[in-house]
Amino acid sequence: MIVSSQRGHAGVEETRSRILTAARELFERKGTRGTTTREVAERAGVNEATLFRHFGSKSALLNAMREAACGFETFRSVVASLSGTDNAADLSRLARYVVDRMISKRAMMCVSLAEDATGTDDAPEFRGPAQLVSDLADYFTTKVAAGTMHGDPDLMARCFLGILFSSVVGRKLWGSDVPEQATLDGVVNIFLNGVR
Amino acid sequence: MIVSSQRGHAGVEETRSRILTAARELFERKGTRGTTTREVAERAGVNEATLFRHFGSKSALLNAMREAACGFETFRSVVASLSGTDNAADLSRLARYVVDRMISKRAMMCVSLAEDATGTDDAPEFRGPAQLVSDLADYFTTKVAAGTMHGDPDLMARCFLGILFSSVVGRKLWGSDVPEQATLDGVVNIFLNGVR
DNA sequence: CCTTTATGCGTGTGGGCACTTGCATGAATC
DNA sequence: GATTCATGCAAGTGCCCACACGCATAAAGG
Repeated sequence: MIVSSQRGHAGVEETRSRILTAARELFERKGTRGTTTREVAERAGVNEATLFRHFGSKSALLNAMREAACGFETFRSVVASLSGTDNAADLSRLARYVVDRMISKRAMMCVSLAEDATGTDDAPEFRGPAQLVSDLADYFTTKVAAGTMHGDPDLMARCFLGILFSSVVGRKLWGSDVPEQATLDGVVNIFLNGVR
Repeated sequence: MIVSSQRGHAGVEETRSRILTAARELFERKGTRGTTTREVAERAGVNEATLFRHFGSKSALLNAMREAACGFETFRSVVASLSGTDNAADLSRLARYVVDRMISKRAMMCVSLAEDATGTDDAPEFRGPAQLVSDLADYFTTKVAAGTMHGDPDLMARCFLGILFSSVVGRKLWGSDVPEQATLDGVVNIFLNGVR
């Protein structure tokens, strides 16, 4: 039974993940500096000492959490699954996917943004979005090559994602809600006309 | 001499504004929770006690600072100064104006975003951007009525600003630089085709 | 049964930070 | 010259927080 190689209590890994989840939920709501290790432990249903036994320090916990909660890994597979013939439908699907993923990472992105601006100690880069841009630009490149779209793929990718990004991240700022499919389709429509 | 009604030292108002400036610079870089009143006072070249005598509390200082540093008030006048005949040139000017203003408020917007996400105590709304959307939507409404553009003005405004917003705010996130005029013109081009 | 291991629990501790207080000073006003 | 007022300065208070330590406990394996 090398399987988990754990002795003592059953869920070592589960405890760890409960802490990570609690940390994410709290950091999202209150920011990194606004969240105490005590709170995280309490929310995870775990003793504060256990938290430190697992992660050593608050900032190590932060890094572990970010690592566990980031990434748009499946984006490429979504692109691969597109019809390729109906651009409007394809972009609509992409938009939906991106928006949904962004919503689930909204708070974390905001906090990341702010901490990027603050230039503080230990904020590792958050590569997800940049990867998104580059993958989407690749997609547009094929479309431009095929002649169904026109323009600079990179600029197109940034425009497309930018609209979605701002509609998700700037919710409170703009006073807009989480975008419904009809809104997304409107965006896709404007964008498609723009690059056709 | 009721003019300033101040006794004692000369620059009461100047001290106040020095504190506000220092506060803004530091809060932008390190966030509200990451900045200490001691630092603010030091940077302002003022004793910490003086800071509290002026503002009473850190959060009151925060509010005063936000009040002093926000607003896109002149946007309407920029809109009013447009030619009205050359949509591309007009949108290009608007884009430049908005981007420049956003860059100068970038850090504060990021911090605001994060603290909005955090749902903390005393973050008063940051009305600037919402006002922008509504003003721009008004502009588009006239264009739609004139028949030179088509679509939902509100959605159009959000798309247009969203692209600019994300290109400014998501600089590090997307890996893009501050947009040059050529880039802005590319955006305007896509957008204009999209709504024409 | 004995050891190992993960956890709970309580009790610090050292440091930082918001905020206070009392006093001295020096400029402007009268 | 006396008063007023904004500020400097120094010391302090109370709180909170990251993090440590020691001990009890209970589950799992040999």
